Amino acid sequence: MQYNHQEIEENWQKFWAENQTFKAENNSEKPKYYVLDMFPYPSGAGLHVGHPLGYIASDIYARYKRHKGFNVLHPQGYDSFGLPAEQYAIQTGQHPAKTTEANITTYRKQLDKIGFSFDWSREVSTSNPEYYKWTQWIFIQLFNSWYNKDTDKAEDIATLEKIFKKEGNATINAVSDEDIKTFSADEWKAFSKTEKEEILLQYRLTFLSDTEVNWCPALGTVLANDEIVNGVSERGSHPVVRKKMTQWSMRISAYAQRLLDGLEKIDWPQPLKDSQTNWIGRSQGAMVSFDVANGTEKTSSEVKLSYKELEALKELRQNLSKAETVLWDELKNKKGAAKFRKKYTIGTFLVDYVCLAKNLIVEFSGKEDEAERTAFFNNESFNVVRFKNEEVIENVLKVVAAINTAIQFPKKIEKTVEKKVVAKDENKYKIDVFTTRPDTIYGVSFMTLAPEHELVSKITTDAQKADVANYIKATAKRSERDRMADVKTISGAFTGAYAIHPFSGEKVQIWIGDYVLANYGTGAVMAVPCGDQRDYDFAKHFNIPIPNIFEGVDISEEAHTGKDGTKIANSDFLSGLKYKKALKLAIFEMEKRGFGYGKINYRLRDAVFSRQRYWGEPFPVYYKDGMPQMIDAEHLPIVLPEVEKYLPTEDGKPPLGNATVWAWDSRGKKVVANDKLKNKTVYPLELNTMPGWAGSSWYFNRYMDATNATEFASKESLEYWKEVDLYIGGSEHATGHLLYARFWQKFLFDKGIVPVDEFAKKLINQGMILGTSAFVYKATAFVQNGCSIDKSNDDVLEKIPTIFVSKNLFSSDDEFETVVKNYLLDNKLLNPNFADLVMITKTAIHADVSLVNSSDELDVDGFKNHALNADYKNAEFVLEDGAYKVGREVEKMSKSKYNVVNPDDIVVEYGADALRLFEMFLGPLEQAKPWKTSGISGVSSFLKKLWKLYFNEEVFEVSDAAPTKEELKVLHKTIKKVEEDIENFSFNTSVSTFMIAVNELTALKCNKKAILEPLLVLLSPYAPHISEELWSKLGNKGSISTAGFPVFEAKHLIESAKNYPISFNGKMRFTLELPLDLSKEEIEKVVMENEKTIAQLEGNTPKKVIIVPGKIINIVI
RNA sequence: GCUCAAGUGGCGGAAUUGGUAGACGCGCUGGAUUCAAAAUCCAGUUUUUUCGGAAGUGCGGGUUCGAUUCCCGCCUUGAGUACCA
Repeated sequence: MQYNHQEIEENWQKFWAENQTFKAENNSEKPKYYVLDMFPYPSGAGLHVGHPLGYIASDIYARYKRHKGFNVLHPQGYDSFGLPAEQYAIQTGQHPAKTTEANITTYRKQLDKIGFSFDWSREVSTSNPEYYKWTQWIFIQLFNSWYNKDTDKAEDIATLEKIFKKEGNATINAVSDEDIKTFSADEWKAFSKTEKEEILLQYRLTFLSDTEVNWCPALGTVLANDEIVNGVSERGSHPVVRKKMTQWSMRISAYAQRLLDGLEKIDWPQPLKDSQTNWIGRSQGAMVSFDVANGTEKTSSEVKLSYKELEALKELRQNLSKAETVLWDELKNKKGAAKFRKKYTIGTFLVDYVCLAKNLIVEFSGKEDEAERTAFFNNESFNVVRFKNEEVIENVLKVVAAINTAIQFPKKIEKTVEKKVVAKDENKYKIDVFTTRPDTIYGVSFMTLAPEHELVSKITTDAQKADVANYIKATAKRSERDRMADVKTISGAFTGAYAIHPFSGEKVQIWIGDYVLANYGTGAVMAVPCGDQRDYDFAKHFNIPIPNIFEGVDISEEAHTGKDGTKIANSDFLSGLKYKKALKLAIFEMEKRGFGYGKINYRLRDAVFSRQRYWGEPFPVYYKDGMPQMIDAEHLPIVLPEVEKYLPTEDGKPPLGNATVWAWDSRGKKVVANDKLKNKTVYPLELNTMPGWAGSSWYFNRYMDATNATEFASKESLEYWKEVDLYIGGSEHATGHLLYARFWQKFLFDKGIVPVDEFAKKLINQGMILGTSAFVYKATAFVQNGCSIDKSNDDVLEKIPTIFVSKNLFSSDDEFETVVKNYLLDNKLLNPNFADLVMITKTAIHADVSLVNSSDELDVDGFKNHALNADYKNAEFVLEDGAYKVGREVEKMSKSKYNVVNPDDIVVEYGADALRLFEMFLGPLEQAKPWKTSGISGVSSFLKKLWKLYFNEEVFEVSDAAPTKEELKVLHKTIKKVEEDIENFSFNTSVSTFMIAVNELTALKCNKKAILEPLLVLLSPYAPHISEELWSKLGNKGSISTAGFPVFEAKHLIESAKNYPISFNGKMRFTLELPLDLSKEEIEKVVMENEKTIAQLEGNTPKKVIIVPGKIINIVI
C-alpha cells in the first residue's frame, strides 16, 4: 500500500482537533511541563519555512514530555497589536482589527497543517479586549507601586504615603526621579491634592514625565531604544530625532541590579545573557564633586601616608605574626559580603583587619594608643573589636564567631565629634562627574561638560562667551546621527572657568565638548588624558597638559587605557598602588573627605511606554486637573474607540484624538461622547496607547488560565504551572521583549501576584533559516566608448536580444563576454565586422527559486513566462549540456530575493511529517542554516522506507515472532540515542538515527511488532501523523501521544568483540577484530604477532604500546 | 573599537570525560529496472598516489603515546553594541 501523506495527515489533524488530544489539565497527578514558543506577530505575509523551525522543535519536546508522563502545557496565540497592521490601515482605510483577524486565520491554517500539538483552548490575542483588560490592570498595579530600596522590592504606594505623613521624604530610600525636593511630614500634610499627586508621580513605577524621546516623524510615534537600529527605526528604517514630550515611562531602572542578578539562575544562552548584561550596562565607580574656582584655593588639611609609608605597610602585610596568620586564614575564607582586608590604613592608623562594607575593625589588643584609636575610628563610623593573641591561638573559631556577631549586631556608635559638613558657598558651583577610574583622579588636567550642561552659561567667563556660544550653535545644528556617525572630529571650546581638583587643590580648565553626552551620567566628565583615549585626543588637539600618572608607561603616542599590572605614580597617597587598591583607597578617601562616594551606574534607561498610535492597548487613564487618574479595575477593559482615520489629528494629537466617544464619565463609570466634556464629572481620556511589548510582557502567565474572566490568572493555576520550563524563540528579542518581560515578572512577584520572579527557566534561541537564492546571468550589450555614434551602431544593438548565460560557462567577466560574442556570431545576431565595437557586461538577476530543480537547472520556459519576467519573454539562453544552470547564494529569506519557500507547498508535496523531519535535519537548532528544498527528498524517502517495513507489498503485515538479537540491538541503540538527543535539543542527529535504524531494519527484513511498535513512539514526536496511522494499524485504540516512551535496556547493546583500530604514532593504520574479554597483555601479544603490525614496524622495536581496552591500541615507534 | 559565536568534502552537517575524521542526507558518477521518463534498487564519491601508501578538520606554535576536541598567538566570517566617562 502506498504511503499517502495527504490523507493520513488530514485525518489525524481532524482527530486531534475533535478529541482535544492536547488539552492540558490544570489539575493533574502528573508532573507539569510548560513548553512555549515566542509570541508570533501575525503578519500579512504568512509563514515561510523559517518560522516553524522553533515551533517544530518545541513541539517535539512537548510530545516527548507527554510520552514521558508529563502533563504538558503547550499553548499558542498572537501578539496582535502592532505597527504593520496600522500602517496598512492608514494606507487602505481598513480597520486593523479586521486585517489582523484575517492574518490570524491564515496563520492558524498554516500552523494546523504542520501538525502541532498546541492546546488551542488557551489561545490568546493581545488585541482582544478580554486579554488587554489584564494588560491595563497590570498598568494600574505599576502606577500604584513604588520601589523601596530598603526592602529591595516594589511596594504599594500607600506605604509611601504613610511614611510621608509620618516623617516626610527625607528618610525615604526609593527609586525615583532625580531632583526631588525634600519635605517634612507637616509640609506633606499641607500640600494640595494636586501637589501630592505630582510628588507621588515622581515615585510611581509608571509615571508621566517630560522626557527626551526618540521621535520618528515618518511613523508619527516615539520609539523605545530597542526599536531603533543604527539610528533609524527598526520597522521601516525611518530617521529618528530627539524630542521632548510628556510620556508614560516605566521605572525599569529600579530593577537593573535584580535583572542582572537574575541572569545567573536561568538557563539561557550566554550570548543572550551577554547582550542583556551589556544593555543594562552596570559600571562601578565614583561620583565626584569638583568645585568651580572662585578665586580662593582650597588646601587639603588631611594627613596622608607617603609612598614610603605605604611600601612599609606592604612589607608588614607579608610578615604576619602567628596569631595574625591564624586569624587571617579564617577571615579570608569567610564567604559573602563581609570581606576583610588586612593591614589597612584608616586615617593615619594602621589597623590589623577591617571590613569596609560593615564598618568593622578587628584588632589585636595591647596597642599603646588604644583609646585614641577607638575614638578616631568611632568618629569615622567604625566599630572596633579587639582580641588577645592567646584568644586567637587557643580558639580561633570562637573569635570568628564573636566577629560575626559584631557584624550582625553592630553597636550604635556615639560620635564624639560631629562630622564636618562642607558648607555650601552661596555662589559656588559644583560639577558632579561619574568616573569608573577614581584611581586616576590625579591625572585630571581638565574637565569637559556637554554643550547642553546647565552650568555652561553660568560659569563661562566674559572673554570666552563668544567662543562658547559659537560652539554650542554649531553642535546644535548637528543631528544626533551626525554626531554618532562622526566620532573622528575633535571639537570643543574653553569656558574660561576653572575647577578645583578636590585632592590636589590645583586649578583645572573647564571645557565643553560634544563627545560628552548630556543624557549619560551627569553630562560632565573629569578628563584624564593619560588614561582615556578620547580625553587624550581632546587634550592633544587643544594643547592641554597631559600629566602622566602611570609608573613606567610611555604616553607620548596614545593614552594608557589598560588597568592591570600598571602602578599609579605622581598621585600622592595613591602612588605605588595598583589599579584595584588605588581604586578602593581613592573612593575611601573621597567618602571620608566628603566630596565623592562609590557609586554604581547603569546604562539602562527608564522605558518610554507611550505610543502615538491607534493599534495598541488604550491606557485606563483620564485626566483631572491635568493629573492622571486610574480608572478602577472593575470598569476594565477600556475598549479601543472607533476612529475615522488612523492618522494623527490636525493639531498633532495622537490618532485617538480623532475619536468622538472618548471621555470618562466619573459618575456613570463609563466611556462617553466627547461633547459631554462640558460636564463637570466627565474628563478627557489618555490619547496615547501602549507599546507593542505591553501585551507580550506577561502572556506566558495568562496561558496558565487563559479564559479566567475574574482574574489575571487564578492563584492555583499560577502556583501549579509556575513558570515556563522551555521557551524557544529568536535572538532578536534579547533586549526588548525578554528584558521587559523579566521586569514585569519581577514586579508581579514583588506584589505577590506570581509565585516566581523569573518566568522562563530555560530558553533556546533557534537560528534563522536562510534562503538559497538562484541567480541568472544577463548580458547587456553596448557600443564601446570613443566611437562616433551613428545609426549603424543602433542597428548593431537592435538585433541583439537579451541573453542569459549558464553559470558554468564562464569564470570571469572576460570569459562571459567571449561566450556571449561567440553565441551572437554563431547565430548571426552580430556582424563580425562590428564584433570589436560591442562590449558585453554581466548582471546577476534573482530568479524565483521555485523555477529551479535540485540540480540547479532553470525551467527556462517557466522563467520566460513568469509574471515578474515580462521583459525577458524573448530572451535567449546559452545552455550547458542542454540545460541552464543557475548560480546559488545564501541570503536572508525575503520576497525581494525570490527565495521564499512557503511551508504550505512543502506540506502538499511531501507532507507535514517530511517538513518537520527536514527542518530538524537541516542542522543544529541554534545555528543559522540555508534552506534547500531539494534536500527534502532524503527524509521523504526515509518515510516511505519506514512505511514499507510494516507492509508486505499491498498488505499491512507485522509478525508477533520474537525479535532477534540484532533487531533488538538496533531498537535499543535507537532508543538510547534519540532520548539523549532530545534531552540535549540535538534534533538533527536523531533524524539521522531514525534513518540508520530504518536502513538497518530494512536490511534485516524486520517486520516484528516487538520492534516496530516501540519504534513508532520514538518517532512520533518528530513525525506524528505517520506514527499515529501505523500505531492504529497495529491495533491500538486512541492516540499514540500518551503512549509510554520505550525504556532503554543496556543488555541488548553488549558486544563480545571489538574491531580495534590499530594506530602507529597516533595514526590509524588498520583495524583488528578482537574479543573484548582479552587482557591488555593478551591484546598486545596478538597485535604484535599480526603481520600487518610487523609490516608497519619495518623492523623497529616499538618504544611503547598503549592499550585502552574497548577503545584503541596505539604503538609508538 | 569592545563583547560574543563560528570556521570540517561540491553542499547541509556528524564525531568532544582527547581514542578509527567525514556518520546521515543532498548533489554527482556508474549500473539494474523501463520503449522512455519519473519512482525504486545496487555500487562508488576528502585530496593525492608509483595503488604499497601518504596527507588532511581556517593559519602558526604548544601539551600528549594520541588533538576537530585542551592551551597560546594570528586570520576570516557572522551577530550584538558603541563618543557610556
